[in-house]
Amino acid sequence: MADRQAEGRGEVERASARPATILDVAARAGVSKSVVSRVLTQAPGVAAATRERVLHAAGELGYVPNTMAQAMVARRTGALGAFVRDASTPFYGHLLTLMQDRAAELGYRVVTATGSGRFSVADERRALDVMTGLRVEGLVICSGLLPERDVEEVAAKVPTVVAGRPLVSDACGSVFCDEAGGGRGVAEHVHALGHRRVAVLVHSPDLSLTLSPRSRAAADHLTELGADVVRLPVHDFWRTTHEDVDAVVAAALDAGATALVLPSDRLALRALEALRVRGLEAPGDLSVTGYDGFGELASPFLGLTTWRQPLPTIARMAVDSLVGLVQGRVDGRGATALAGELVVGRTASTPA
Amino acid sequence: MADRQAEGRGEVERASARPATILDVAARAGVSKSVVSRVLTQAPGVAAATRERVLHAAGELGYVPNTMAQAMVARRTGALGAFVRDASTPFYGHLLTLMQDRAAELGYRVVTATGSGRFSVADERRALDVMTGLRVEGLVICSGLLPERDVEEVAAKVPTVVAGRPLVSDACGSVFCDEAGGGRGVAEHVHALGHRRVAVLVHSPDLSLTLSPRSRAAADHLTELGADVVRLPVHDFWRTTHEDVDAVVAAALDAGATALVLPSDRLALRALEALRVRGLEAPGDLSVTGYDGFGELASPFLGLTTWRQPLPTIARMAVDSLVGLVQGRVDGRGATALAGELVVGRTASTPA
DNA sequence: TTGTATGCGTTATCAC
DNA sequence: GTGATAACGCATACAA
Repeated sequence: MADRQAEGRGEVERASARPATILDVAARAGVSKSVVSRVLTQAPGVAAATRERVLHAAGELGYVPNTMAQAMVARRTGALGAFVRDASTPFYGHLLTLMQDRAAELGYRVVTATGSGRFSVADERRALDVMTGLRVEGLVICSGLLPERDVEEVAAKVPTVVAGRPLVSDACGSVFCDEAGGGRGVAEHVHALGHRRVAVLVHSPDLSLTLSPRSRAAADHLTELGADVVRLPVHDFWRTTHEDVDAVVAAALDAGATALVLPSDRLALRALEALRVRGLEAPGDLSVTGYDGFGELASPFLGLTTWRQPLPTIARMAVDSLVGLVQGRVDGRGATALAGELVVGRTASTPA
Repeated sequence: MADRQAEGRGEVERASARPATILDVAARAGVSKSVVSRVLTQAPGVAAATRERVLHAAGELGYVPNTMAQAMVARRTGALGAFVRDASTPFYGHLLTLMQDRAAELGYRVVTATGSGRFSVADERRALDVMTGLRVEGLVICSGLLPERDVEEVAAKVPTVVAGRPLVSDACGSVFCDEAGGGRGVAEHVHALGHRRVAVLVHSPDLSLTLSPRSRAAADHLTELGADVVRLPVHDFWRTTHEDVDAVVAAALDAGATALVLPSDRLALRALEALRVRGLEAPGDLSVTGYDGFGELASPFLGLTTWRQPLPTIARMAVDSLVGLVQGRVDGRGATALAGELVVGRTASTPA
């Protein structure tokens, strides 16, 4: 039904009709394409009457310039690339939105790519090729998985800033949180509350470049402060299940810990759930701390004691320093470590 | 510092160096650009030895084809556009990721645009122009704000599917949840629990095309079932603050309601918080229900009684029917209403 | 098997 | 003021 018979002017045309080009507009306005181009680029030297005709014709045709053709001749795309590991992860989702806003303020579009949610490094490399194929002028990489070697390789091709992951390299800039500082901050708070036997969920470095240092720092600092530390390892970061967390909680309780330190709010929420299922609660039976401090889990209803990462600042600094790099105004390839802040909630208190 | 003096082969070259073109590869391999093109497009008719040389040269130069140039000659971009109102909203964030995955499976890239987080319809129109300028082959619109007129206008230019918002038009396809059905489902559950005096937060239609019908349906159906319904209006959807929700909770309690029905999990969480601040709790003092049922707020720890939207199905169907439209295989312009399901949690129970 | 020529839609540099 | 014309980087029909 609805065959291609709509050629009338006023009707709704088929979406399949090829988009109007500058030539169509020119023909309709009875001028050459040069004039159309001048009108649309606000260039001077066009008679007012002609301009009106061109504008009118463009409007009627619903003409929108082909961005790619523009980019080809302009030799610039006005686009920044954002490569995020998984946009559905709240951390990356928020980061993405914030970066997009800032980039728009600076006159850049943002095109994003993801490793398609899978775990393969090869996938991530291909995603990077997509970005360079699009000729983005700069690239923000938000992935804790991609090997440093690959980052430097792509950084050789296009100005690159790594966000949310500790990386010190003179090939690119980086903006990230002081993970060790955050871990110590949490440790200090827990110790100050009076806990002397503390369980800490510790990630191994090969699982996560962020969770690992923060959890290690927390454990180390608690030890320095003189507390007994029970280090609970985790096997697979991306698939840490409720059962895994449940086992961690059980281990913490078995070990007689009065507090459990977790490297993310998401894990903390699961720990709270595990406690609840056991008929226990935080902080009465076990003090619980998280890490992140943004989004839904930062709700005062949950009252999670956590460490807040300065997400807006990360996003802004990443984009700003990338744009600086792109425009060659600044060297912008240093590493910037940002401090977070303690959020005192109700899930951690003095030990019973 | 670090002036442009790095011309050495093995060194890390300046990122500012212009990306290699097919001509560079051709020159380095000692062939014409046609041969390079054939090798890279897997076209037959190239001597094995030549192919090797070309591949080697391309590898050395780190050559990545310019996607835009390819698109220009191919007259297709292989890209779908996703226009989302606010990617930091969990609903849209999840939707985006799911759509991206499905599109990748079907061989399409997804380029996203947002209304820059602001409220202006003009901004949204400009964002749509960005998409059409990029010559996306199809467009998924996820915005409850954009007027139907604008949707149909863009749908005349490019195949369009509206996702997550009720819209019946023969200009485009649409996939959305049966909002009224969901509202009735919640109402039925609350009534079945025994509540006979229920407060319902009701949005006016001009604030949200989704929250409004679901909240109205809930209120209407409760009335039909014979319950006393206290309709609490809300003034500004996007800025509904904790204070607003607090006032709603207060009003519900004042009116002697035993249950409070809210049109989103986010609002429900705020209601729970408002209760907690008052030293009250759900469901003891007031039963509370939400709506959405995905992401962090679906955690069993919160135990929210809610209505789950089939987000993955929405995403999949939206992309599938859009691709069908793009490829002209199906008409794909019908409206598809998806059913959700009740999630029985612990925040709603029989009245005290 | 390989090289040459043309065109995709646009901007910019020329002449007129 | 306006109109040809040359790029931009690539794929492809066609000639060698």
